[in-house]
Amino acid sequence: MTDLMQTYNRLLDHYGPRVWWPAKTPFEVVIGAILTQNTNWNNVEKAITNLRRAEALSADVILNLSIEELEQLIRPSGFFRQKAERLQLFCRHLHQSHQGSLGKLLEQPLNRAREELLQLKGIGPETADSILLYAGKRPSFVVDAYTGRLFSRLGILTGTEKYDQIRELFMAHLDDSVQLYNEYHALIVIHCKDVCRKKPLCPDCPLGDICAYKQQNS
DNA sequence: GGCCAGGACACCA
DNA sequence: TGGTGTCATGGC
Repeated sequence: MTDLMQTYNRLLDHYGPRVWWPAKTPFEVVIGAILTQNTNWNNVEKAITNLRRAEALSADVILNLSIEELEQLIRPSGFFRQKAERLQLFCRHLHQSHQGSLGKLLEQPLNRAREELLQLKGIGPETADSILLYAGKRPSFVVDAYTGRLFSRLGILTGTEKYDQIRELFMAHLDDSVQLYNEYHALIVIHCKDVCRKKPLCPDCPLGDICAYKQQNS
């Protein structure tokens, strides 16, 4: 499966290294990972700005807010009622099981930390892997809608694979490297978000010659 | 005014 | 196990 590294190298050459995740602290990564579920990042930024102004970017403060106060702060990110509940559930778990320490949760053996995250309501596989990789600097590859879309176009996926199948494919064929996983996911997002949907298609698309979408539409 | 965005979950057959 | 409805805001 050298195709995966070939694709990575092309994206890296074209876009250059990205600095990810767009957050100032590991805890902010968690907040962003939950708020960005099926939501445009611009809306997430508005919500995080509100939390920052309210000095509510910590587990203790989020737990001490009323659910209504938290809902209003994160309202721009959409789905604000369920996301407010999810944020408080995560913070409560952190408090009860790890003395409020995100580091203690994330420094456990990878599979154990991942399973613990997945047991929390509102933390699915993509959110868990984003937290592990970008907040915990643990080698857990993040799969998202862009990953499935892009690699289906490249013929590497069929489009019917489940989340864990895709994650395991990448992890089986790539070096076990936090830096590589970090960069690869970031490059997939920047490629799909800013370039791959442009019409007319970007003439210097780094994957142009191997992308089925480009070939069908050119 | 419709479509979409860096998902997850409940419910049903 | 797979398909479908729900959750909600803001930019284009």
